[in-house]
Amino acid sequence: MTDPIPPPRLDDQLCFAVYAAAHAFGHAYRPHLEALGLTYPQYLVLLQLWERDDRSVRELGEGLFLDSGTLTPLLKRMEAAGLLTRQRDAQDARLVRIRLTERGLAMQEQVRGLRQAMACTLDAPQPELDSLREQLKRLAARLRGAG
Amino acid sequence: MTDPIPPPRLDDQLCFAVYAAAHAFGHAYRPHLEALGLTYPQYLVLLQLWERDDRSVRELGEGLFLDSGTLTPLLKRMEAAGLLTRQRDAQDARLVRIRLTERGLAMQEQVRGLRQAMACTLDAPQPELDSLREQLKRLAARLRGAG
DNA sequence: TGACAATGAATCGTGCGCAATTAGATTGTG
DNA sequence: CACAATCTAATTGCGCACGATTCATTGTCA
Repeated sequence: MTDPIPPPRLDDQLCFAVYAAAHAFGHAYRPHLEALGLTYPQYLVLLQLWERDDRSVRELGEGLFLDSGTLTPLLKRMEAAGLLTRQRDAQDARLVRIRLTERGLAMQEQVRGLRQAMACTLDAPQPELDSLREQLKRLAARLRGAG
Repeated sequence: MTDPIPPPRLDDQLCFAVYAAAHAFGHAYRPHLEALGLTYPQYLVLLQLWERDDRSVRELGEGLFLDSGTLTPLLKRMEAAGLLTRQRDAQDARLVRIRLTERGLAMQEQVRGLRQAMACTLDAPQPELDSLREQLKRLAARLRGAG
């Protein structure tokens, strides 16, 4: 009767382009992070803590869109690696406060090479990268808003 | 001596914007896919097979950037769900050919609601979405090229 | 033809991601 | 003060990801 309904093409899907780009980033970061003994989500945790230290598990999770089911074991591994400490809050014993150690702070210097390598790999004018980042933020906000 | 080196801000990182957008997509897709008994990577496998059926595990993996370590158990679950068949190639017994079942083909109709819901959620002019998709493709290509 | 390299899938171990549940602490209310 | 509602982490179970290894099969070349 009506149209034969062409199959949705994988390469036409915006969601797949985002998926593939995330994958490509992970692949590009991996060797650098591996040399530092970090995984990508662990790197994101450090980025947050460098910006503001001494956060609860929940605060960290809000920024990264992760819950305690993911963060608790991840943070325990980072604690075992000597990057941070996990300590119950004295005032409110429901909270576990995450704080950087010296080693965790020092890691900020270690990732400068990584950041430089990525900037080199991207090799695009900054305004272009800024524009793309803002487009992605708006896209994510729209997706979340309707969720 | 020199500059105090401001900490890299999470929100300024393009990689995090991509990560967050991928997360937002997954979150938006989840309820629709769950109603169909699918996960997101399983949906990607279907998208590939609808476009061209009868592929080897390796061919599928090339399109989705996944290896047999990920695909083998995933495809076994999809086989158990009656969506596809896994069969050794008669000519070359190293290959396992993946073929859609009737149910797997029919699923193409089932996801029309999902696709419509997403188009509605995105709620942006098509040229804008096309542009963003092409930018992401170029970004991913650049990241892969230097890997 | 008989080594031997190359290929493709499966397997294993580790680390996310997430929903659902549990346990414990805190807060609000009568 | 009692007690229910709320809040926070931790735990559990399942499904990806991915590197590394193993195994069977195929291709190649002396």
